[in-house]
Amino acid sequence: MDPLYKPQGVEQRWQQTWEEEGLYGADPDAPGEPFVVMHPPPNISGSLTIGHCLQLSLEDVLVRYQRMRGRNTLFQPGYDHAGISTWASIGRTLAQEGKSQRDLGRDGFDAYVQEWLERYGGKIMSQFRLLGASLDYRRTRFTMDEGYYRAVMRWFVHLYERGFIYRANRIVNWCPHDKTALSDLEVEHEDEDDTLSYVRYPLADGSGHVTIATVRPATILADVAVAVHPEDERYRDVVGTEVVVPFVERLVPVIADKRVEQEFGTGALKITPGHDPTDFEIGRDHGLEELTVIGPDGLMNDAAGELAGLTQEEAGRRVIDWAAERGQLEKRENYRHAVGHCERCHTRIEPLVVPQWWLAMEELAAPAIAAVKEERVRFTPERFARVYLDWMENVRDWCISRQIWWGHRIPVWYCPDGHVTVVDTEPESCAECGSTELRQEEDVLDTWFSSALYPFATLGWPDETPELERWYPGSLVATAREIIFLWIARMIFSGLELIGEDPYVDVLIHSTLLNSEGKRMSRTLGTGIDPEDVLEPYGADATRYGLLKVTSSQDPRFSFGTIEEGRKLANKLWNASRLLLMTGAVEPEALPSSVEERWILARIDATRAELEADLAAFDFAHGVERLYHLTFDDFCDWYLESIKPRLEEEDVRATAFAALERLLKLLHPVMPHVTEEIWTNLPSRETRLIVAPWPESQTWEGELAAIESAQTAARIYRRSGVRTKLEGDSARIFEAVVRPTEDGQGDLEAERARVQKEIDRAERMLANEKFVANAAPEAVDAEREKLAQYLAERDALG
RNA sequence: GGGCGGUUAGCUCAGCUGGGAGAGCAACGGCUUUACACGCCGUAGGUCGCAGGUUCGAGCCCUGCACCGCCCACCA
Repeated sequence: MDPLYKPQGVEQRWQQTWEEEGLYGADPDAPGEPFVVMHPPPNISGSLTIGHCLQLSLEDVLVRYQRMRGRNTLFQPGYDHAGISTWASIGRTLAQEGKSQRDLGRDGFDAYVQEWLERYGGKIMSQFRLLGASLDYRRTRFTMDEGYYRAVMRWFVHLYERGFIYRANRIVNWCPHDKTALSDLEVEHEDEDDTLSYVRYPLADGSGHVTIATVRPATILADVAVAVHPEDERYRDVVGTEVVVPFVERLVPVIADKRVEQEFGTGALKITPGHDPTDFEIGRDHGLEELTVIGPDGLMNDAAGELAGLTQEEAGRRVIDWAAERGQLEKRENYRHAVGHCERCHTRIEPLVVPQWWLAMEELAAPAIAAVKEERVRFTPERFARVYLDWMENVRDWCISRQIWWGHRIPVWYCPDGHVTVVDTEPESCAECGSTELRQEEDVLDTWFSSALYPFATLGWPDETPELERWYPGSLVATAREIIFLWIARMIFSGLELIGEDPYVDVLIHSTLLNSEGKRMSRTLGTGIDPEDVLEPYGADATRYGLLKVTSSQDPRFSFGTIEEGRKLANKLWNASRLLLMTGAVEPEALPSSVEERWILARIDATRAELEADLAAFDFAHGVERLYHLTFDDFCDWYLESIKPRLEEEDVRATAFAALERLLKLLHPVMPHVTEEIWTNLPSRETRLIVAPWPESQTWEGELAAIESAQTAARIYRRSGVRTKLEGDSARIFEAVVRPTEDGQGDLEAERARVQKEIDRAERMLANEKFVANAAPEAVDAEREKLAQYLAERDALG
C-alpha cells in the first residue's frame, strides 16, 4: 500500500465495477420507499462545465445516502435535444463551410444532425461517470427518442383538445438571424447606447404639431396613430384630431391611452402596432391597422417603398434626414436603454406580427401556484418560492412554435381546403373533409415544451408502466436559479395537468459557481473551467468534496483550495486504514473496553445524526466540513493517536476497525471511491460499501463528556508545557496524545491569567442585572456553565 | 426600472432565534513520534464595506449609502 493515495485508476475501476455489478440500477419492483432524482438533462450540443459537476455532486450525495438507507432509488440520466441551442451550434459549424442549415433541406438537415449527435453526444455521459455519479445509465433517455416523441405529441393534442393551445397572429419576439419566434424567456435584455430622436408630426389642419420621441425612426413608416395620456393637459385639444406621419405623409388619428407615460420624452407616443409590443396592444384595443415595413430578415420590406431592402439604420437615417430638411427634427439626444437580444445568437430582437402557436397560461398556472403556496412543492432556499410565485402570478401566454427544423414537429395537418387536423400520430386523411392531401405544420415546438414532461415521459408516459406507477411523483430536482421559470414552473403545471400530481417535493436551487475573478463562467467567453482539469489531477472524490464545501453561498468563486482539502481528506483516510492494516487485520467488532473507544464511537454517532440533519436541510457545506473534522481531529489526531500504545491488542484493533467502518459509511456519499477502496481492504467484507446499510443510531452520551473533559485538560497542560497532573483515563490519553516539554516544568502563569480573564468576564456578565433580567434564560444558564467550567480549570491548574 | 444575494484574517468561506470573532489554505516557529511531511504540535494575523439608529449588549435587528454578482422587465 502506497502511503500516498492516488485516485487515478482506482476511481475508474470502481465506476466500472459498480455499473457492471448493476449497483447503480434502479428497479421498480425493489422494496423501499422511492427516492427519485431526475438529473436535469444537459444540452446535447455541449459538454459539461464545473458548474454541472457541482449540481451532479449534490444530487449524487443524496442518492447514495438514500440508497444506503434502503430507499428505492432512481437517479435518472438523459440528454436534451435543446432545439434552438443545437440549431444555432450547427449553424455556426456550417457557417465555416459557407453554408446554413436551410441549405441542407429538411431531410438533409435531419441526416446531418444525426451524424453530429453521434460525434458529440457520448461526451456528456462519460463525464457523468468520471465524477462517479450513480445514475442508472441503462435508463438514459433522450428528449427526442421514440417514446418521448410520442409523449410530446400526446401532450400537444391534450392541450389542444382542452382549448389551451391556439394559433394567433400576434406580435412576437423574432430573431432575424435564426429566423424564428422566441418566447419571452429566450430574450436577454442588454443595455445599449442609442439615439432618441424628437420628430414633429404636423397637425392636419396646419395649426401646429405634436412632437414624439423615438429610437427607431425607420418604424415611422408603419405608424398608424399618435397616442397621449388621457389626463395629459398639454394634449387635451389635439386628441381626436389628425396628424401627418413624416416621410409617408399619411393622416393618422391622435388617440388617448393610459399606457402612455406622460413623463417620458414629450408625452406623445407614435403607435406602430406592427413593430412594437406596447403599440400592438394599444392598436388592438383601438382597432388600428397593423402595418409592416420590416421583414423577417430584419431589413425594410416592399411596403417601405423606396426604402425597401435597406437596413433599419439606413432607413432611419433617411427618415431623419427627410424630417431635418423640413424643419421637423426637433433634436436628437444620446439614450442608453435595455434592448432585447436572442439569447443564442445575440442578434437584436425584432418584434414582428406573425402567426404562431400559443399556450394559454392562466388556467394552467392556477394549480401550479397552489402547489407552491400550499408547500406541497418546497423551494430551498425558501426565498425562491417568492420568485416562482411572482412570475407565475403574472405569467403571460407562451409562444411555443419555432421556425427551425430541430425539435418535435407540431402534430397539426392542413388539407387544401384549410381544415385543421390535430392528432398525435400522422393521419391518413383530413378529419373534416377526408382529403388525403395533407400537409404537416412546418414549425417545431419550443424545447421547454417537451422538457416539461421529463418527470414522467422518462418513466414511459403515456404508457402505463411500472416505472411510472412507482416513481412518479419524484422526490427532488436540483437546478440553477435561471431555470426556475424555463423548466421548474413548466414541469409543475404539466405534471398537474396530465397526471394530477406535483412532479416532486423538493426544488433545490443550488449555487452558481463563479470563476476566480468573480465572473460568471462562460464557455463562449473562455472564462469557464474544464471539469477534466480538476478531475484528472485531483480525482472525483476530492472534486466532489471541494464543490460541496462551497455550496453555502449563492455565488461562490471557484477555488482549488477546497478541492485540495478534499484530496487531503482522502489521503488521510487512506493512511488511517494503512496504520490499522499494517498492524494486523482482525474482524471488526465494537468492544469498547476503554474510554477512548466508547468516545470515538459516540463521536461518530453524534456526527451521523448531525450529518443526517445537514442532508435533510440540503446543507452540504456544513455536512462535509463536519466529516473533515471528524476524520482529522477526532478519529486520527485524538483516537488513533491515543490507542497507538495499545494497538498490538486485538480487541483494540477490532474496535478501531469497527469505528473505521462506520466512518467510511458516513463518508461514502461524498467520497465514494476512496471509501469503497478502503472498504474492500478491510477484513471479511461481504457487500460493497455503496449498498452497505447506513449506520444505525448508537448512544454513548456519557462517554463524550468524559473524554472531552480530558481533552480540555490536556489542551491546558499542552499549552502551558507542564507535565500532566491528570489521573486515570485522562492521564493515559494525555500521555499518548500530548508530548510535553522535556523538563515538564513549563510556566503556568500565562495559562492562569487566561483562565482568570474568562472568569472575570463571566462574572461581570452575571453581575449585570439587566442581562440577567432581559436575556433569554438559556443564555444566562450558558453563562453560568461557562463560569463553572473556568473555575474548574483554575482549580486544575493549581 | 423592479427584485434577490453578497461585502468577516493575505485567499476561499463559516458564524444557528443578538450574549466570549472561527475553519481550511497561505505565513511564521517547533517536531526523522509504531499510518500520513499531501503529516503532527503551536504562533501570529480581523476598526466584521461606510454612516446613523434600536439595545444593558450588534458581525447578527432597523434606516440610508457605496461597491460586487444575479434574476426579472413591452417607458417609446
